[in-house]
Amino acid sequence: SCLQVRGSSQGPVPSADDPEHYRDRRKKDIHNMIERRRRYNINDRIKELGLMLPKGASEEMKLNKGTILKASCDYIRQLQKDRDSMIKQQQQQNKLENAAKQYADRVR
Amino acid sequence: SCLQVRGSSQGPVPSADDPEHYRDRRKKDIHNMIERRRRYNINDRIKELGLMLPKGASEEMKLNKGTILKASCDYIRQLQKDRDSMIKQQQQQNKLENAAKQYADRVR
DNA sequence: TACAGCACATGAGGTC
DNA sequence: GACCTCATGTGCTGTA
Repeated sequence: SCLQVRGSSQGPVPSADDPEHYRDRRKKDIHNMIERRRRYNINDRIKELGLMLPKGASEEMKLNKGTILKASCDYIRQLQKDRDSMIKQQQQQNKLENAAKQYADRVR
Repeated sequence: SCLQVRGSSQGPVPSADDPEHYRDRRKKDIHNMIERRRRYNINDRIKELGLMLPKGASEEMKLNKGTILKASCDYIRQLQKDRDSMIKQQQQQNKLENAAKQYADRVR
């Protein structure tokens, strides 16, 4: 911490002409770069989610990370529900169709 | 910065018996708390997304924030595509149904 | 050992 | 001014 008191010749002295200091700086810089890349990726994904949300739901709303993610969860749930209901409806449709077919055959 | 050299009686001295120091600390602590809450919210949403992904796609995959968000984007796209194709299919079904109805009426 | 993930604290910027 | 969101740097932890 910055508040630590240390002597002039002990510990990791942040002196410019300390080769170890340079080595650590390079390491940190690399790590910072990697971390920055990771963050950019995550943020881009969240923005992408925000763009593929239904316009009606995402409009008139503060579009920050939290709301985008919440809206995404809700949207996925909605899409899943719609899909399930449509599948159900289609199955019933198929049933009716088969029944009609059998009936037609019998009439014939 | 920590590297700045300052005298013993000038600038914001981080002394324990400085009332201004206490006030700032309190402010920072509150801010930290708020920020923590914000992070928790975002992270919980991402976890929630990870849980509602299709089992097949999310299994056998490193589940970190980046991959969860990417998989979520893909999943939404997939669900939208499925929904659109099912709607199309259903419309065609309705067309056929109407045609059959009209045909039946004419026969009758 | 180098790399990648995460949580955290902190300051900047924006909104009421 | 109080509050909120965000990006950044940093240390810790795990993994190839």
